[in-house]
Amino acid sequence: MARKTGSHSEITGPRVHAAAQRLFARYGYAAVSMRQIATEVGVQAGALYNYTPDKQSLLFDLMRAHLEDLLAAWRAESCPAPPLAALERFCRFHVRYHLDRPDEVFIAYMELRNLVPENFAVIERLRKRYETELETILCAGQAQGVFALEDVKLATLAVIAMLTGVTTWYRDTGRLSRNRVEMLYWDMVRKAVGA
Amino acid sequence: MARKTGSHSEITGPRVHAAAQRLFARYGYAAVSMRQIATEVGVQAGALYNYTPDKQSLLFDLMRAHLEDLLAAWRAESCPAPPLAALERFCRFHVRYHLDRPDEVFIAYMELRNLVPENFAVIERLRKRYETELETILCAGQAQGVFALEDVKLATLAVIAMLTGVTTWYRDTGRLSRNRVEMLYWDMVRKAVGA
DNA sequence: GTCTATAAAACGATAGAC
DNA sequence: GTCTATCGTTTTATAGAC
Repeated sequence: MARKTGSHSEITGPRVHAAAQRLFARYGYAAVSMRQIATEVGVQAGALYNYTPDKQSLLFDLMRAHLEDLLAAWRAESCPAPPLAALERFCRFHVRYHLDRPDEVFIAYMELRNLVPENFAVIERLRKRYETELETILCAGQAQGVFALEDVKLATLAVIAMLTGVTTWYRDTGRLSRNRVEMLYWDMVRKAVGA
Repeated sequence: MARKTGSHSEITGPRVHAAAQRLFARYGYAAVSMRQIATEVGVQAGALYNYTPDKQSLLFDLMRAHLEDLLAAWRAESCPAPPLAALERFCRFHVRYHLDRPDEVFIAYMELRNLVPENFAVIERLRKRYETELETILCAGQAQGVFALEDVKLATLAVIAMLTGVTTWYRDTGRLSRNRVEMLYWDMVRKAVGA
């Protein structure tokens, strides 16, 4: 396992992505330079290209990893349940997951337009898959008469927008605990779907 | 009123702001160059500086104008009314106004982090003023027992997030008319606040 | 008021030494 | 794997002719 001095591929690679994530979330993809990322990692700009073919791939990898993790986490948490219980689980999961990963979420919602068309298509497909998870729950509840929705598709988008909005204001130092925020959002969603 | 050939201050000024608005909304502030804006207007880059001291002011002026117009439009439309009627008016106004001005709205929500701190403070104050308009309605309804809210502040943010989300998916060519979208959102908000 | 030209700096990305 | 150095381009903003 001997390695040359200055060789740190196993640790530098993740650090590059972590730095890009932090900076993209804070300043926006287009406003962040490769030199800034390199400085944050503690290497020179040229060294970044050992870990990414270009800046675009850095953004794409972050967004894809986030959405794949999100889907995997939901499918691990989800389980067969009546619509009302499934919806509660989804709401609380969504709020919790988004509060735990503010940078990933922020990038996924803000940087779509900075993806080249080919990458955009991949990300959009993943995002749609996640939306469909909620839509399926609402559909089932509607069919069973548990929910009272005029338009299931619009309700899906409205609920996700409402829940995701938590990331724009929640601060750990604020007056509400995460658990209380989860509960308050679930309470509003439950009423909004007519349950 | 004689004017020299090539002198178009009264029309070029607004055109510069209109071009910046369109391009910032589409590609993002940081990704748009002054040259792109100039090309869109049909002048050379240097000529832009007759209408704005710099790129930052272009963004700030757009955001401030949008928020001031939004507040003025709401105050013109708003009128003393019971909380339920006031809330319906607010919801329908918000959806309609946002659908009518997708570029302004998109910039106002996406480009906050590209404002220098001094400008950010001004914009945040305006945004807060608009939020307070809704919060006041919810507070009044809560006090009168018309609404059943666990947390008025969180409900305010949740409702605004839900309504604003319409801009991310609505297309004029879609299956729903604007009026129907207004109605569907109002229906969900009404239920969400427990009215 | 708009143009051409340019200053001064920053950008993404690459080459080659070590 | 990281460095230094740099290529070629683009950036914001300004100066001065017309």
